[in-house]
Amino acid sequence: MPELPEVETIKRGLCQFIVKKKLIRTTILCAKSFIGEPVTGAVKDIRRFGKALIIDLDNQKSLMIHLRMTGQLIYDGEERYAAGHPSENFTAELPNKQTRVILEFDDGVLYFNDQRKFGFIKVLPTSEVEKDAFIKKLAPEPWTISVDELYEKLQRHKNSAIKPTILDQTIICGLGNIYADEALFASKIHPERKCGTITREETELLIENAKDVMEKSIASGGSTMATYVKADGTKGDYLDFFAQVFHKEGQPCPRCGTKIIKIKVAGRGTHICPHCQKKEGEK
DNA sequence: CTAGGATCCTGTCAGC
DNA sequence: TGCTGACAGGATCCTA
Repeated sequence: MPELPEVETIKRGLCQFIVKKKLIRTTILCAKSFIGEPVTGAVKDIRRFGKALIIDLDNQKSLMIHLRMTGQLIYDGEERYAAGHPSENFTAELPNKQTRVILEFDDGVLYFNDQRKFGFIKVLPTSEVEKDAFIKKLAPEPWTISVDELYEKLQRHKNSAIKPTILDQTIICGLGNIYADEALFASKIHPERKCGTITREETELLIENAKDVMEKSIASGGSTMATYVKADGTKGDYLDFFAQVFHKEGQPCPRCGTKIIKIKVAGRGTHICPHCQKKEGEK
């Protein structure tokens, strides 16, 4: 369930394979997954806005791709390049039951797989990309947001818990469930803390740690998710390479040794060290 | 305006 | 074995 680092990884990979290649045919296996009329044309550029990927063609049209929870892009050319929601589809025969859209290039095939059908590919004029409702309201990413901007937004949402607030892409862009947990752990902030109690210093720390965890993931993704998947398909949890708390419940906190626990915050599974991350009122 | 919950959809897993 | 409910790396829509 791709967050910013996964989409960045996909972008970097696809840049190597499909830039300058011509999209010649689109096959839609699930109507819900493709919005607009199929187009053809050579790939001019690939861009990323938060978790959205944009493929610009040379004819003023663009494909906007959002993987949401379970989307994957798998390029099958001379070799296979896969990224997105990790699953056996990376090595499976394609197309398969979860394949929603097939984009054929003159040099290979790009499969859009999506178990839950939340993701989509949308055709729009290149000039309209930045006017798209979703793109337009995205907040700056951790690398560009100012402490002032985030701090003010947190104060505006002073009665909301911090975790769901930083998952809101209009507050700060790029974090998803994994990196929210990781950034909060690194910052020693309990996910249920009210935004109004977050200090300016903590806001700054949170931004720094958000950058840090995502940079580490991009580096790790580059060597795991982004690798060419071989026919024999080795499987592994790439979170092991960088995650401190996510999916680590029951394991010792790397900082203090207390067991990591899993709780639910605003409906999402949330992983914390109960010793390092205290709520207001706790010692 | 904010805050919280339901919802889209398919698949898997734990517990009876 | 078969059923049932909970849950899932996202975002939107609806209600109060």
